[in-house]
Amino acid sequence: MSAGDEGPCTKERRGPGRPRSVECQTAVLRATAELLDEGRYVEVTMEAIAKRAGVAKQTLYKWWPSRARIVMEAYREKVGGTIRIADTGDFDQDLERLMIETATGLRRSSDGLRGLGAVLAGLIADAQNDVELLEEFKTSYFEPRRARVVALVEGAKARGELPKDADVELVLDLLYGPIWVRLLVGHAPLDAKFAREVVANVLRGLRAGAPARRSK
Amino acid sequence: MSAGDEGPCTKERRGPGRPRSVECQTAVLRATAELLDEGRYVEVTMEAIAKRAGVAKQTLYKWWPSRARIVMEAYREKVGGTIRIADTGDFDQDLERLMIETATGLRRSSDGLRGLGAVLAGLIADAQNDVELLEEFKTSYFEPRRARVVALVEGAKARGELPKDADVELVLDLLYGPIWVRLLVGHAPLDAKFAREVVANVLRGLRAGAPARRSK
Amino acid sequence: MSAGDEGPCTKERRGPGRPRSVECQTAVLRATAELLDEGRYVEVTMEAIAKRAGVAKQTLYKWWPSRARIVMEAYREKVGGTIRIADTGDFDQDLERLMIETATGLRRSSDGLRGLGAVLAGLIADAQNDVELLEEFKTSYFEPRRARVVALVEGAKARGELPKDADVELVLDLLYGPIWVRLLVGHAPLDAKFAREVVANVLRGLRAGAPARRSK
Amino acid sequence: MSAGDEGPCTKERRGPGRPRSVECQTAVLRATAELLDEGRYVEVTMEAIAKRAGVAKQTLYKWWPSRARIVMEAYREKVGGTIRIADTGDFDQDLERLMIETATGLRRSSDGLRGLGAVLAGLIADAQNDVELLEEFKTSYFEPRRARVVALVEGAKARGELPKDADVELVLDLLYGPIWVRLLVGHAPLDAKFAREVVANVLRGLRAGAPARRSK
DNA sequence: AACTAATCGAGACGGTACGTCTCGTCTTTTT
DNA sequence: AAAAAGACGAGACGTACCGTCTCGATTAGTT
Repeated sequence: MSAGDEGPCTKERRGPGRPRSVECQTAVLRATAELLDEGRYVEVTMEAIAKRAGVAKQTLYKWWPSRARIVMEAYREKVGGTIRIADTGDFDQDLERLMIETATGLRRSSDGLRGLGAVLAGLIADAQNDVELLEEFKTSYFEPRRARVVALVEGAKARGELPKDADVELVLDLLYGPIWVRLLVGHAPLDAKFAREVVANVLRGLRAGAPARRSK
Repeated sequence: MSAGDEGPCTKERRGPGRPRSVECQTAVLRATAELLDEGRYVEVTMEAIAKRAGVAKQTLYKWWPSRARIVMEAYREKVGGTIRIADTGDFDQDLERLMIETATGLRRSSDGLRGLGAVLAGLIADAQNDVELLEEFKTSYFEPRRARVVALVEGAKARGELPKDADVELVLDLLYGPIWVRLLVGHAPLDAKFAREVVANVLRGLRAGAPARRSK
Repeated sequence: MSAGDEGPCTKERRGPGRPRSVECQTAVLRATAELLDEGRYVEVTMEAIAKRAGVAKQTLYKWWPSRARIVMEAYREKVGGTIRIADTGDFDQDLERLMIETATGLRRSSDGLRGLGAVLAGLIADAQNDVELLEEFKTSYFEPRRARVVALVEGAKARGELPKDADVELVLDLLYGPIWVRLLVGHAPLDAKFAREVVANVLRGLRAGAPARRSK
Repeated sequence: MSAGDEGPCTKERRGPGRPRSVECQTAVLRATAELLDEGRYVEVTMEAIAKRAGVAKQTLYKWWPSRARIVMEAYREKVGGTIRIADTGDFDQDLERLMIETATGLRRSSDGLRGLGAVLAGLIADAQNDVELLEEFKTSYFEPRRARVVALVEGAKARGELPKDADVELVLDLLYGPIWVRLLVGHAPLDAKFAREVVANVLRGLRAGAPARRSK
């Protein structure tokens, strides 16, 4: 992780120059989080973060490559451990719980602007116009989240709860895709019922025999 | 329209004043389309469109509320009829074909920047920071596309190819969601195979009996 | 006066076509006068005049070459006869009265924005960036006003109240110059006392013997 | 200030942050001067200055409140020391020389567009539509110039070359007014002869006894 | 009466400058 | 060396008027 100098004896015979301030980093992340809470994602500019954190813009650019990267870090700090994943052995239940928490956690507020959902939507939006950011997003947010589900799925496969040949990548997209669409468009509620139905449908689809074609 | 034919009335009773120039409109849309082809979505600025089209910026703002709105219109012109929907009576085949065309049509190019997919991604991105635009997007792009699938689904229901109680809204999200995720993140190919698998899984899920829970 | 056809017999052989509307003209001038009264000179735009008068911009450009020309005409209508010039035979008194009326008539209001003075200042300002307008200004406003003083001066010369060899052009500048400076800069009051002192000084200067040089 | 000398203090204690770039400032002023030389005052836009100087528009607005303010500064740099004022003890001669230089220095070129006169005229014009600018004009240009004449006049008073009770403000307007009128209207030449006559007339007026009234 | 020709309201249009915004970089002083 | 401070070039934003240009609807004269 970027800032944390662990130090040997904490003393560590430093060269000349002011050492990197940890307060600086936390101030930035706190300021970013505040701005995300208070206003819209688009208002969280580098300029605004710097001002709020009492930090020079240069310092931002020194430690973070982009606004979105700061947001991602601030976001992770805020919600990192929120969704506890439990592998109870009952895959269906575990998965359902996870997806319900994911969906409801991303639910947009009435004005469609605040909250984790808005932040994620903003990040996805930013990433569309910035290839490097998209990479960052994949690495830092997207894949870690999916990795947890992958573990669940592999466990389920091992226990025979899912067919051995299930394409995990496909499963993940089948599960997350519908949630993303509702997050990004907001045409229908992103609630527990929806999450349950998605999970149920996907699981039924995975378990139903290959001869899915009804007629003929 | 039959031969009503008294002339001015067929033109829907225009008020006084110079009428909107059609060349201007087409020039704008053509310029926008060109810019979208040549560069990245972010580079398609109002300024660039105006310059390319040989049009005053005011004219843009007069007829379109935002850059994204122009892009949407230019985009529609370009791909409006591309995906022909056929209701052959074989729902599975029709749906599969539609989703394959949708997916492959949105496929990102190697550099991840060009093409219809990039445009759609850019629009979705823009819409995240602009409530009105999101509304426009829903009305002008999102819902019309879905309406075609709704028709297919309702036909299938009528013919008994799908359960009568299937939630159409859910079905649509199950189908489009996975495609959107791959479009926006690009973590896995957006190809025909993927589309086929998504469709197959969703249909199996819809047709499998409610008692989907395998164990317990 | 421009439009007013007085004539049954003057007829003047007009061709076919709709004649120029008098209401239109008066509406424009009235609107302009209103705008001048209500706001600052700079706010009296072609657009604003057209809107207020309920007239098409084209019509403005058809009959007047520039905004300033309209203002001049509207201004003249408003104050044309305000300053009555009287040639009583007592040049000093006549001149003093004229200059007092001129000065006080141009006095700026407290906020320095309204009134005849502001209009004149605005016209002079406009004329600095428009050669043709400057010509118009000279012809339509500047010289007519001066012509009246010229008449007074010539009368005074004839009556021996002024030296025969006085340079009229110079006299006029000596008289009007100080007033213009105070009008345009507003560094000191443009009141009757000032006008009186200017007139007195100029007249003394004209009448004092050529050997003005006090010392060697 | 004596030799306090601890260094940074002599530089008037600047705070942190990048200091204002001197090259930037000089580039702006040089560019402005060039534009004034090459074209008409109206063509000297903020945009043009920025482009010519290779400077961002924002930088212009940061340091100068208006186009006219830049012009004034560029103008001062160009003509600051041009008119050397000499207090030789002979007031009449000093004044005459000063006013001749002033007048001829402002003389319009044949096309009525270039030169110091045009710049001054443009500034006066601008100031008519901008109260703050007028104030700036007074402070930065108008009053400093007049102050020099005030000094002359006061000297003359002390030496008995002018009546002790002469109203300096009035004298200044009597002297400068005629020049301004010719500058702004251009109805008659702004030459040495004119300046001489103005000075002669004003001085005669000031020295002639109060009973200027010839008749009665 | 039909045709012709001008006026006029309405408003679209290309153009240009405005003043503001945020970006990412650069240059100081301070710690 | 690392900060804070903030100047700077770049360039898009959305707005305001300009002066020109269609339109359709009058409103006369001329045929």
